[in-house]
Formats: sequence, structure tokens, C-alpha cells
Amino acid sequence: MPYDPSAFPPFAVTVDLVVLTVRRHSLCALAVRRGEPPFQGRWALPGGFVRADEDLSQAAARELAEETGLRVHDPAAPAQDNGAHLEQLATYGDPERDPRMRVVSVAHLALAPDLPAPRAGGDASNARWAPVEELLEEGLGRDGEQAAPLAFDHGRILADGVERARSKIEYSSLATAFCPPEFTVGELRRVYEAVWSVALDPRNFHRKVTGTPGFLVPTGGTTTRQGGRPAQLFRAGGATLLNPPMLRPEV
Amino acid sequence: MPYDPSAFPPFAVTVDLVVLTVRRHSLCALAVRRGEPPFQGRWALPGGFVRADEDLSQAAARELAEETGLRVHDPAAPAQDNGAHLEQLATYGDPERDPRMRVVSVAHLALAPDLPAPRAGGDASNARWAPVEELLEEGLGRDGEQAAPLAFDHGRILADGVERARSKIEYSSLATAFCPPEFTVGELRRVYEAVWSVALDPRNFHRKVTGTPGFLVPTGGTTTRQGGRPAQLFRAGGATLLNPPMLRPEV
DNA sequence: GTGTTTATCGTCAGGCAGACGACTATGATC
DNA sequence: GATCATAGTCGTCTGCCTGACGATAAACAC
Repeated sequence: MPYDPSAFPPFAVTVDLVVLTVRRHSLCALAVRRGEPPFQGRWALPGGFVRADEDLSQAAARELAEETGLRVHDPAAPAQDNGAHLEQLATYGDPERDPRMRVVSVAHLALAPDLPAPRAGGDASNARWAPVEELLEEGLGRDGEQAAPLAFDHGRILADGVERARSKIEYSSLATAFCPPEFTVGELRRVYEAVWSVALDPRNFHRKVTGTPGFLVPTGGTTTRQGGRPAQLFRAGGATLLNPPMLRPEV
Repeated sequence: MPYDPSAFPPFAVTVDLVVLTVRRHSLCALAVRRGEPPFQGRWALPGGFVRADEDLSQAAARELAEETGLRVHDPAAPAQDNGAHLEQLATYGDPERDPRMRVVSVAHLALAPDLPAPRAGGDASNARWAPVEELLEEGLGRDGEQAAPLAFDHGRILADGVERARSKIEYSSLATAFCPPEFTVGELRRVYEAVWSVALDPRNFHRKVTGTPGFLVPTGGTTTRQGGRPAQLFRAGGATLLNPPMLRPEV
């Protein structure tokens, strides 16, 4: 296959972001309202064009910072935390996915702790955290505004991102990316419960996470911010893979 | 972010293929020799441009057929088998990855049973199955020709594909994609052993795979093609997820 | 104090995996 | 044809992990 410069069609390349967080016991995604056609007024995932001189991950990190102010957690400097986890999710390139032109979108998945408020270029009314079920629901929305379906193929992208997050917290320590730098076992458990939409036994969960070497390191402090007996505070340990994995209950 | 048509740079989009198979107890990948600069004469992964009217998966399937003659296994018609498994792997878009222009490559992973011989546009000397360690080795090649390093960032892509395959056969029935339509438990075990580069206990392996519902369905036939006592023949069952997973031994 | 909430420790039974013995059925070799 | 080598298949045993769940501890609200 010769590299004839006239032999390949030009594409636009974008990054779209599935930004997930846990708010009030429910898994939420960041959605922005489209201000222009197509799909004007509808909700979509944040994203934008990849610039001529930046890598895909750089573009994703830039878009994430523009939409949320989050910096990406630097694996080299885990001390200063509160950054988000960012990874590539998948690429979507159906010829019909954008009615205007041929656009290939490299979707990324970002996980962040609960944030004060979204900001989309300073315009708060055009960005929101919405429960993922609400953004993904097939049928009609409830009263007020209808969130679903998302613009373009963003519903599919969001579903893929949610599924990635749900499965990845099984065998990795990724759930800590939803937590503040210091957190309790109970807070971590509520993350799993929100992401999986299940109830977990607090005693077995405690045994599992504290018994997995390298998963959690105690900071020595305690907190009562959840009420009840004071709980130990932990930071995420160095381990990234959980072996054996956390088992997701049936259904 | 307005969609100003002059605001985005044009990209070339390609698909690159990590095609894996198991030959003579070792995990091999398909490599093609580059006939022109850059990296002329070096080995690379097969791939090509995405056409203006085709989806990414279509482009990958087309390239796979062109390079190997393999058709992609149709999930809707599992009866006629001998197709390959094909899935998207990841997308690589470093601005410097191709010295000629800005190319974003959507890599795909294909798994195939052992094949008669490669064909790259009919020219056999420009395509070969090479053990992945050979293609990935850091140092110098042995006598004869040096395979590594691959052209562009294909070494990284291949490493990612191999890692995906290694981890995915843990929790899915994907290892059967390396087998012919009918296979024995021992043949399936040798696939795991080749992909993981480990030795597995034949008795425990047999208990595991035959005890997992939906993984294997006996065809009733037997074979002695491996020597020794005749072994039952199986086909891949409908189950795609293995629960609990096959455990990969420590190193 | 009493009740409520959350955290944490313990106990027990069942399931599964690793280690490994035993037996079976074929082809190869003497 | 007896013997050997090779693979396949069935069992047993032990230890670890999980799910279910009782019990205790330490805070706050009244």
C-alpha cells in the first residue's frame, strides 16, 4: 500500500470525555449542553478537536482541565494527589456519526472525586453532573428536562465508559480515584456500591480491602465525618492490581 | 468550542493489526516487511488507511482479509467457524509517530488459529509469523536477520496487543479463538501455556475447563492427533465470560 | 442513659484451586 | 506381543477465600 498523499481521505480527530464521579451515592457523568446544531440544545459529552501538535492523551487532559479544572494525576508524583485518573477508552469512527463531516473520536475515561461544581467555560448552566442511568435511559425523561438520549453516539460511548469503570474496579485499585486523598473504608465501600448499584457487606468488605497488601495504607488519622464510630483514614497504596479481585455480586 | 471548519487540522487515519496465533507452542504475530521509506526493509504490523466510507472495524476486517485471507468470525452465525476474532485495541496518535505526516492509527487485535502460511498481497517473503519475543526483544537480534525493533511505534502496539490477549484469556473464552473449530482439552491447554509461557497442570486444567458451564461442548468425536490416549473433541460453547476466571500462575 | 449509626473483629461453612496419586487408552519400540 | 512412552481423565486432600452473620466499640442525638 503506497503512501500516495492523495490516496487517503482527511479526517477530523476529536477527543470525547466520559468523566465519572460519585455524588450522593450515585454514579454521575459530566454532560454539556450543545449550543449549536447539530443536536442543538441536547446534552453531550465534553470534548473537542485534537490540535496539530498534541498527543491524544494531551488533548484529553487539556479538555478535562478546560471543562472541570481537574489536573490529571501524575503517576510520577503521587504525593500531590487530587488529580483525576485518565485513560483511553475506545475510538469511534462510524462514517455517519457526525452528519457534517468524517470525524473520528478517541474517547477517554476520567474518574474524579466529588467536585464542587462543574464549569464549562465558566457557564455553569451548560454543564452538569447527571446520574448515568438518567443519561442512558431508553425511554422518555421524567418531568422537567429530558436528558437522554445524548447527542451523536455519545450514549454508546458513555455506556462503554461506565462498563469499563464497573469492571475495572473489580481487579484494580481504581475505585480510590473516586475518593479524596484520604478516605475511610466505608467511603470506599460506598463508591463500590454506587458504581455497581449493589449493597456490600461492610464486614466482609473491610476484611477484603484491609487484607489486600498494598491496597490501603493507614495515615494514622481518624474521622467521624460519616457519623458513628470514628473510622481510620487511609491513602491509596502503591498496588494497582487487586489479586484476588473484588467480586461483584450477581445482579 | 465552535465547529469552525478551518479550526481543526486534517489527520490521516489508519488501522494497524496485531494478528496473533499459536504455532509450535509459541505465540506468534504477523509481521510484514516494509518496501519503502521510512523504515524501509524493517518489519512492521500490517495495516492501511481507513477509507472514506467505511467504519473502523470494517477497515480492520478488510485489512485482515487482505493480509491473511481470514474472514472475521460472525457472532451471529457461530456455526460456520474458522473465522478470526477481531476487536479494537487502542489508538495511537503521537504527533511524531510517522515522520511524514500526522497519522492516527486505530490498532486492532486479531486472534486466529494456526494458519497454513501468510500471504501479503501474494508475496510470501514479505510476510511472516514471528514469535512475539523475537519481535519485541530489546537487544540485538540473533544470527541472520534482525526482526526487532519494529517500524514506527509498532513495538509498543504489539506489546499492548499481547498484553491484552494474555489478560483476556483469563476471564473469557477467547483462547478458543486460537483453536480450530474442534479441539481437545489438551490443545486448549497448550494455547494457554504458549500465550502465558507457563506450564499448567493437565489435571487441574481439565477439571477447570470441563467444569465451567457453557465453556466447552463435546462434539462426541475423539482424536489421537496429539498421540497418546484418544481425547474428546469439543467446540467452544456459548459462554464468553469465565466466572470464576482461569488463574494465571505467578510468573 | 438510651437509641442510632458506623466501624471493626470473629466465627463458621462452602467452594475453588494447587499438589499430586491412580488409572486408561493409544502408538512406538524391542 | 510385551514393554514403554505419551496423553487424557478421574479422585483425593488441604488450604485459602468468600458469603453469611453474631458481637463489640465508639461516636452523636435526644
